[in-house]
Amino acid sequence: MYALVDCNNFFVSCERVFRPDLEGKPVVVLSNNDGCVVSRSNESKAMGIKMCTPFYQVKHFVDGGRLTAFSSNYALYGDLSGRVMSILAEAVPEIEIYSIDEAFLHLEGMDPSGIPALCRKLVDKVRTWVGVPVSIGVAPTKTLAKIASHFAKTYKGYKGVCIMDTPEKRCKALSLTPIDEVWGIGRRLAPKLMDRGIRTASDFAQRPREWVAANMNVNVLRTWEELNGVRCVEEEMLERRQSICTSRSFADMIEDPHELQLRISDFAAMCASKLREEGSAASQVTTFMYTNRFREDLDQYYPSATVCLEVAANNTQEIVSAALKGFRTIFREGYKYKKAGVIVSEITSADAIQTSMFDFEEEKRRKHDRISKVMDSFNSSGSLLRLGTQRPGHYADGIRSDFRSPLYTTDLDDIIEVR
DNA sequence: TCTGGGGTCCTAGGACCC
DNA sequence: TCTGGGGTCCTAGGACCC
Repeated sequence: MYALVDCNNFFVSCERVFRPDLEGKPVVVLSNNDGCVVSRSNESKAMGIKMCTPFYQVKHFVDGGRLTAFSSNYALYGDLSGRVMSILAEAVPEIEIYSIDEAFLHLEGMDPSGIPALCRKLVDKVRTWVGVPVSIGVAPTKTLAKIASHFAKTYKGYKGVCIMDTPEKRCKALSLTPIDEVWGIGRRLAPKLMDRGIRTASDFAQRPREWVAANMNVNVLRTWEELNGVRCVEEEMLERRQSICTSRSFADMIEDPHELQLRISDFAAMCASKLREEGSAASQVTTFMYTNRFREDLDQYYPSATVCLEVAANNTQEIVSAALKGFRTIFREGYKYKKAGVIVSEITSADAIQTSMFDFEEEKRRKHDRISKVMDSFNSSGSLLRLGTQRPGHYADGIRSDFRSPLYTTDLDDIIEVR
């Protein structure tokens, strides 16, 4: 059996840990740049606010005092997530952290009669120790555990824990689950299935396997297997991420190539620093830019360029220089850019870098590596060392975040201020 | 006026080869 | 008027997730 532990309305719940006065009130958390609603309390869901609603459409509620909005505060959410996960990890032999607010616990080998009590204990412990409410769904496959956790969250009677351990319980749950709520069935596939008369997870699970194999792709077939109790979604814990992306929308549109270069340098430097943090190096650097797709009155342009490095690298100079090289090949005058980003890929371990016979730059490369090491040591202790091509000022300048809460748990100044 | 960011995997189609 | 077959590799785009 698997247990899926899911934090309820996670970002909102994190904000409420330090703002208990907002318990029971409508709260939302916004995406970067205060763009969209990405987390909602039950009360704001009840007001009809949908996931990914552009903030300007609900801003009047905030202005009228009926809704509290927060800019996203990832330092806070990441820290609380770590605390939740460490409590879970202590309780079971194996845990698979699936996202910032979800984890699968592997329960094989445990006495089935002890599982309900264990889950209830975990719900209480996380709530008491961290302050975040969680729901737990237990089932034979991950897709079914997802459905069980949804029931645990939705129906008060479950008190946060739903165990789907018999075929009868499974059938009942599937017939109550709309097809578009199934894990793996998204907004494109759901209408396709509904056209074929499939309205619930149960309708889908009862179709013959041959029908699914002939009409759908392999991922949908896997979902079908999982709904029928056959484990297919295996552990996908990749040792190393295959790509790392840093991108942002801008508060205003940018036309000036020099200003864009500064942003792209920042994104590339951030990617390089993430690579070093996890001991990786990359040999491909992709730069991309977007114009504002919502402005139909403006010309649109979504270019990207990938630069391959002879030898995988993770120092700031080389990654930034490759990103800017890509930028120069795609930049065109006359467009207003709203977003840009850098992706590094073809990632390997930094201490197993494949060198090239034709690498005449080895000496320079070593020097750059040493410089990056020095930059890291400064930047971790608060100072900010950066390349001349990066922007002066704070990294988040030019990104809107009008409703940011303090860094309650990770920034000493904020902690002192709160106390 | 204002519309997120960071990932993974699959597939169709084009380029190229013999 | 007629214009092969089969294979691999790469890439862009589309689907999904949180």
